[in-house]
Amino acid sequence: MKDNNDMPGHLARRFQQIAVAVFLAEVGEAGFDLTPVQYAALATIKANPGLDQVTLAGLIAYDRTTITGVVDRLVQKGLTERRASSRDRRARELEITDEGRRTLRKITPAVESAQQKMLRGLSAKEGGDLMRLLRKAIAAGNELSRAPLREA
Amino acid sequence: MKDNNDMPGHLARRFQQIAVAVFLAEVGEAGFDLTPVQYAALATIKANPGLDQVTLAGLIAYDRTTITGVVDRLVQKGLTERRASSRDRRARELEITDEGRRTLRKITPAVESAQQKMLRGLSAKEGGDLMRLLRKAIAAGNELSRAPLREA
DNA sequence: TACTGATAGTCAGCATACTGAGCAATATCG
DNA sequence: CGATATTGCTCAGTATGCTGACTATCAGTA
Repeated sequence: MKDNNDMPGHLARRFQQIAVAVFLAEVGEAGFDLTPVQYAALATIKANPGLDQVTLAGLIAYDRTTITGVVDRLVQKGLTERRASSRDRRARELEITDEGRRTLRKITPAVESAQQKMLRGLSAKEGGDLMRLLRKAIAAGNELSRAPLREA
Repeated sequence: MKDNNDMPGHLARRFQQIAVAVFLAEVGEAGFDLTPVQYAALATIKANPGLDQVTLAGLIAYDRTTITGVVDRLVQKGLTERRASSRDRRARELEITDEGRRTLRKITPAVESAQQKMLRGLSAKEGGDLMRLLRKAIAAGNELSRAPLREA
């Protein structure tokens, strides 16, 4: 009988669970109310001004149906603007607002501290190894999920 | 500017996303409709007959509020029985049904094949290293989430 | 025994994630 | 040009997961 601890899928869920909890705790203590998904989306919008939702989804490997709600909430919080594209009337162009920029800047230390905390218990070398192995497994499995990573 | 690929939290989400997709695909091809969470719960109920929901939650590190719905669905599918405990009238004792046992037995090859597939792209040694590092990080962060692992 | 605290379970509400369907607009090709 | 396919987005439905609150019950103690 295989133990749960021998199942990469189970370990993946546990690690993700802890990662999200750490992120929310650090960011919450810093006085912000932003989820990991919202943070990644906001940072990507800032780095790629005017991008459309499908491109955003591809850059961070979200499902396109998930993006709708995430962007809804970023707009609701005043961190992002969503407007119709002039080139393609199906598409929505996304821009970060000044408020969004301010939030990103102030939240960054908490985010980085969270990334550290997730790896506590591992040496620097082990942390690097873990990330390298995850990247490799993810690259090999990229096309297996409905929301693969897509380059710009 | 830190890239997403340098964030363990982001890598955790991506790996988990792929792991779930692979699981559902393999299990679906085998003709079953069972999620990773439902599978883990069912296997744990089988291994610990008569356990209550809080114990089940602890053994697989779920939140107790999530367990309610998961067990609901296992009962709905006829794979599990939930009955009031005689010792403690607050608690529910969980038992696997014959149908549940049959399902577990028939689904096992698909589950194991899924675990393999998640690690494709990694050598056997790398896969072992990844699992070891994940276990270590998880052990160190166990108490950081609302649903830590609890021994029986 | 009565009070106090802890525990088992559920529920409402919110935020990911996915499937599948559908609409509107654009691209492509005969 | 017109039929067809594709693309961007949204929506309905379902399943995790979480927070916080609530009920019922149990356990320990004054």
